[in-house]
Amino acid sequence: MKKVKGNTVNNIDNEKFLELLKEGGYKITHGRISILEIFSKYHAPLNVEFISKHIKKPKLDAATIYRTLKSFEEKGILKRVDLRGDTTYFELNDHHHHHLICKKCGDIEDVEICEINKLSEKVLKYSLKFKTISEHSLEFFGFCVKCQRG
Amino acid sequence: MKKVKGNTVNNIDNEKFLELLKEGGYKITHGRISILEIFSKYHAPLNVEFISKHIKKPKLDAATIYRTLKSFEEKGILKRVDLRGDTTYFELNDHHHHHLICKKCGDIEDVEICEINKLSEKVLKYSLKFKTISEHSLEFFGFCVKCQRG
DNA sequence: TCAGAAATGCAAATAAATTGCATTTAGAAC
DNA sequence: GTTCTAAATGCAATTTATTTGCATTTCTGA
Repeated sequence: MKKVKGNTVNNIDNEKFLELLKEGGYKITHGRISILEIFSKYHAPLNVEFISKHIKKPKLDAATIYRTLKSFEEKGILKRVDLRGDTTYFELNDHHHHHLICKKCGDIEDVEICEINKLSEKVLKYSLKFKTISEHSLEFFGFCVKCQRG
Repeated sequence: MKKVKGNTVNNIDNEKFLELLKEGGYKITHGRISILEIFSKYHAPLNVEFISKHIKKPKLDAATIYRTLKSFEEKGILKRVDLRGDTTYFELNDHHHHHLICKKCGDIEDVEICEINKLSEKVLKYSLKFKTISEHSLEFFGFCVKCQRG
């Protein structure tokens, strides 16, 4: 089990990645593994720039990262996160959660509480034009303790 | 009171616009009035392209529209909406509501139900790093009746 | 009516994301 | 292990959204 700055990426993770890729009908490539490792390591919404900077050894071309992220999203491996910013963020689609985003420094905290499912039903019940609701995005914006002071 | 495709833009609206602009310290210009009229008429999240297409008479340059939208957002006249798309959408910031978005045709229905405030408090209570929550975005994605059939 | 500040148009610059194509590579078949 | 082919990648060029600089025009208050 090798240590990587704050988090651990171990064989279990690696096996999980391989399984994900095989299920998706993907070829196992260095780039895809690297990208999954980075998402696993930082476990946060990431954009192409960040991923590009944090891939070591054989760097990946940005075009490849864009293609990979889009494809992973279609396969449900990643989830697009609607933060407010100029670039698109993705995160691992492993468990449902939301975010608290600092409007000053951009720091993000995961929010595990979600009571939207019942609300979802209610919304659908009162809707005039919709038949199904399959997803929702919910993000909270405010100030973290540090920025509230400053 | 002049009729405009489906909706009505009347003197009351116009007075409201003038007031908004004056409060904001804006000069009253054709462009700003036109933009507000369009938001009032369609009462939906709009992007620059849509606004540009729907301004008649003296067209507005896209750069001006971008500048105006950004400024209106800062003054709280408009609100940015985080849909999923390549462009940024804004809508009138007149009352708090959410959206139901069709993943196929992009149709949008307003959702007036919002029970997030109490959830917001709970989220803040359990948060480790945040001091305040000032806003939230909540969007529902699914299929409208038409697209569910097709 | 006039001056100054603000607003606008136009063109150029940025920046994110996509695409075409030639080359490389994973992985199945032998 | 070798070979073959579709898939994956890198690179360059392109597209599209948004921003910016600057010269010109237009509000608005004196």
